[in-house]
Amino acid sequence: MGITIRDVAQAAGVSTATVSRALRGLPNVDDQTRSRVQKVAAELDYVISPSASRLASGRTGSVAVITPYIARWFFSTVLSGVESVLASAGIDLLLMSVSNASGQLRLPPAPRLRRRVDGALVIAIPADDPQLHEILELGMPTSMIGVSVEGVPSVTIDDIQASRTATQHLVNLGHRRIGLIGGAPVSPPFTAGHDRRRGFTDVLAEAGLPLDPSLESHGYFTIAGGERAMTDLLNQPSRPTAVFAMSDEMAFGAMRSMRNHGLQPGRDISIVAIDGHEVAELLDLTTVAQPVQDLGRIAAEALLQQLHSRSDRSHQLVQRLATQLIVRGSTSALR
Amino acid sequence: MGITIRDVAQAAGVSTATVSRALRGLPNVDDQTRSRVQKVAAELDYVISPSASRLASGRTGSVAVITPYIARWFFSTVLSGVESVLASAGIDLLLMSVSNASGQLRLPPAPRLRRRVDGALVIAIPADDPQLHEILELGMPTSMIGVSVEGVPSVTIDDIQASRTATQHLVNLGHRRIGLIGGAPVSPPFTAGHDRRRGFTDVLAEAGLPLDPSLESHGYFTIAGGERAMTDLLNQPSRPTAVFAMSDEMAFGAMRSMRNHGLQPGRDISIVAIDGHEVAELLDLTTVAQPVQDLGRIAAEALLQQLHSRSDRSHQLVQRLATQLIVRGSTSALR
DNA sequence: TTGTAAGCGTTATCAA
DNA sequence: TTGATAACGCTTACAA
Repeated sequence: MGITIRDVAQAAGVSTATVSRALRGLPNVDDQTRSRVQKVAAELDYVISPSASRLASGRTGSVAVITPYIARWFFSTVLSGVESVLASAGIDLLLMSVSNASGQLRLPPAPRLRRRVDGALVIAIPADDPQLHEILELGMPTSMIGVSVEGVPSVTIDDIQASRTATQHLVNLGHRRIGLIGGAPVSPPFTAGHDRRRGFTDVLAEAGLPLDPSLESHGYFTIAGGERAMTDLLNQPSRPTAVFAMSDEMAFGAMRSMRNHGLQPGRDISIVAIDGHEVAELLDLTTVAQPVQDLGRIAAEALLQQLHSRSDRSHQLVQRLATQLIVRGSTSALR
Repeated sequence: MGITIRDVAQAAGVSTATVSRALRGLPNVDDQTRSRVQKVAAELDYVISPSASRLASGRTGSVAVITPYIARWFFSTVLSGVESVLASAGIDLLLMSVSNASGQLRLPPAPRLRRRVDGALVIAIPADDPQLHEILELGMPTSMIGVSVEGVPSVTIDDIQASRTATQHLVNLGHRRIGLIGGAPVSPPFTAGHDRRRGFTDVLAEAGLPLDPSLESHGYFTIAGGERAMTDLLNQPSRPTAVFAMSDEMAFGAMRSMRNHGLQPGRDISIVAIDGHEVAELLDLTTVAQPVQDLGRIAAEALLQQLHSRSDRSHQLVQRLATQLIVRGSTSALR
């Protein structure tokens, strides 16, 4: 039912080997021959069989993108960056999400990668997650986004620095009781949650401010979580005058909590976050913007390089992209 | 370097045919034999070669998801629903985005599907888009989300009804000058943009209200576009007292435009939209919520059925999912 | 520059 | 229930 390379070879009066070479643009093919083959292939509406090609060559021409979430802003934005690069390179993108808290149980990703893809692109899986290490142990070309692991190429922002910038902004405005809305109570090293807390505590220490445990709360990087976390902070005997939220989405929730308590963000309580979500502009939220699409694009390019250069991945670097503080109405000087 | 089915067969003392049958759970395999094969395969850490399997069987075990956007809320949310179903079924998900206005040129999706996937899942590509028809002409199992084409299974909401609900809500509140923020100036039939406009004009007609062209504006389903569209409406000599935006994101932009003009949504101008975006709750936006994840899930299930039943897709139906009006502070009775 | 032919690792048919 | 074996459609030495 399908046209095969043999049909093309026959119609063009050459061998299948020549068809293969001609169609793949390999050198050592006569120009005349090549164009004749191309013409015949087009006429017959020939499409190469990827399965056969993969089996024969050992390359799959596809990579897996492994992510904990698909629908969240950061992840879908990274994904769109990744996709644009892979599509231009003609590489198939296999999307796999790893089981998360709310998800049903699901096969771990590593076994699904073997023999199926040429490389993997991992988005923000915590550095101590066993699933991540199963993936890395496969030894295939890999590049990571939003986390770093020794010896594996990755693209991130400088989370400590971003968080320092955000926190310093509040300190500069005169705030001395500054709340923190983080992810989970304990974050593994080299994750955003860990580093952003580090930047926060460092700046506090440098400013001579105490670290008050009652001003630390956890929003699990969701809007609803951010709202609960802010409510916790507002229920403290002594409220903060400013809050640093580790993500815009948590800040959105926090701002709603403020309004529900009759407080106006930026006037009654200042709030700053990290992300640069489009909605942050709508809500007039001060934030440290990160180039999320670029994270995806650059990580994908790093992966393509590994794929082509067949080089050991340890040559590659950790790339850190710049962030930028965008001051809006949600932060103001302490009155 | 890789363990093959032959190694397993040898180690288990059976033929490759038996290994294949045993591992795939086919009937007519002795229980003892099957478990011995499974044990040996596990010990050898055997992983089947998908390429070989595909070549021999003719099935790829993967489907393509084709979408115009990845990072936008509706699309990423649909995608997450699709992914959850496909992953549970053990089907590989190939993500392809089609070139859009802003994107660079890119191969049309149809040629990339042939021989590569068993089916396609198309998200909200306009019914008159030639790329869509190239895909459909492939004749492979296909299911669509957010658009309908005669004879192709699809999952949508009733866009006319959703839009009627939204518009009627404004009419019921006493509004008589109602603005419309739509997508593009002209939308193909059977698309959300077309049907939502239809519901809007129908309700206006039923209410005996005139259709004022100066109250119709276009936001192209983006936040920024919605802002511009609202600004256009506000620059009209006679402003609307209420606005229906075809998507939450356009409404977000519209609300910002209102604020920039010193107007408060829900007090000075009412606004209602369609979607049920999480941020709509934050912004207190009245909206007709649609079950976006379910759209993806159900469409994926419909595709799986076609895949398994090898049935001609024309048996399948158009499935319409229910929507729900969620009244919030952005709409109020005309004073 | 081109052709020959041996794989690549499964599946599926047919016999046994 | 199991085994032999011929596909499946391409790639890639190796020869010519």
